[in-house]
Amino acid sequence: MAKFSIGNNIRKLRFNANEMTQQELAEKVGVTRQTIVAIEKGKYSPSLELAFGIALAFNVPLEEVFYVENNPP
Amino acid sequence: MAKFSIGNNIRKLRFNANEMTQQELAEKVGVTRQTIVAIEKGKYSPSLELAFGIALAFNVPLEEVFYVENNPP
DNA sequence: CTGAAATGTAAAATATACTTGACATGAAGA
DNA sequence: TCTTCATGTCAAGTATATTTTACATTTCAG
Repeated sequence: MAKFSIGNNIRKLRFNANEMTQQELAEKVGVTRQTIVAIEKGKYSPSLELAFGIALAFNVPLEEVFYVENNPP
Repeated sequence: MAKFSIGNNIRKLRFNANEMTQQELAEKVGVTRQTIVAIEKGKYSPSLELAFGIALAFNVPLEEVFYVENNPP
C-alpha cells in the first residue's frame, strides 16, 4: 500500500518554536512523548489526525511538517 | 487525543477527475474499495500515508483533500 | 560530584486502520 | 425484464499506530 515514504521537520520546527521540548509538544497535541519520538525519528508515520494536530501545534500547514519522499511518476 | 474532526472532498474530486469511480481510485492508491468508501463517508480518517496517496492520485495538495473542521483556539 | 531535565529505546497491551468476502440496492442499458 | 456497474454495509481477521511502564544516556545547573 505504500509506494513512497514520508519525511518530517518536527525537530527543526520544535527548535524554531522557542526550543519546544518533545514532552511539551506531546502534551500540546495530546499524545505521549514516545509517540512524538517515534514519529520524529521516522519509526512510523502518524495518523492523519495526529499529523494535523502537530501542524496546528506549530501553526503551519501540514505539508510544512510532513512531506512525500519518493513522488511516484 | 482528538480535539477536532477531519473532513474531505474526495467525492467532489472524483467527479472533477473525469468521474473517477471509487474502485478506480482504490486501485490507483493501492487500497480496497471499502477503505475508500469508509474514508469518503468519514467513518474514520486515513493514515497519513494513505492521505498523501489520495492527494497524489488527484494531483492536488493534501490540504485540498482533507481539512480540519474545528480549529481549536 | 549530584540531581534533574531532555532524549532514545524496548516489550507488552490496547485502539484504530485496513483487508477479505459477502450481500443489498438503485440506476442505466440491451 | 435481465444484467451490469457503482455504491453502501457488515463481520471477522490482520496490520499498524499509540499507550504504558521501565530503563539508559547525555547535558547542565547547583
